[in-house]
Amino acid sequence: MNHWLFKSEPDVFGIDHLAARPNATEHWDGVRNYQARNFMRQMKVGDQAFFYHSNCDPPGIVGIVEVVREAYPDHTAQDPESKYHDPAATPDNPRWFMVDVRLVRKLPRLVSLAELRDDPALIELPLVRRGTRLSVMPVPEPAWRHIISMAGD
DNA sequence: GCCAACGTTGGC
DNA sequence: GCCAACGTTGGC
Repeated sequence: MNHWLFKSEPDVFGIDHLAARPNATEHWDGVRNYQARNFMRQMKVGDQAFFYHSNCDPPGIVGIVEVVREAYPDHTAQDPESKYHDPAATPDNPRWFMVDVRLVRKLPRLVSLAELRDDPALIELPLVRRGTRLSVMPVPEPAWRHIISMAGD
């Protein structure tokens, strides 16, 4: 089982929005980056991921979600009304994909980006590498366990 | 609000 | 296929 991290802006869709969804489940639409898309296509039901709040103060990891449906076409790409519309996406070639995630739990506390950056045990975490703007990324196994313990979970 | 870093687009 | 221009991300 692999571990991952999803970024989201709490003003747009934060962990409390997910918690409020039926069954605390929602599809992860709007990913429009090929590398991030490819990571989503590798996800399996049961994989767990961190929920990360970006573009806020302080940015950081706030919870754990679980993949409950594997990659399928992101319908918003084919919707001209959607802000995620991509004219190149068609039923035959959907181009963009999404997964469904369910909230497992919020962490006892936010683990801030600053803490993650300061921890030498996490140099392998893509999130803290210079210039990484991926909204979906893998989390190495040791980093996963380390961050959970940092959170006191 | 600034701006560094990065991805994408499109002319050639 | 190169690369300049542009748009976006997201920390600070």
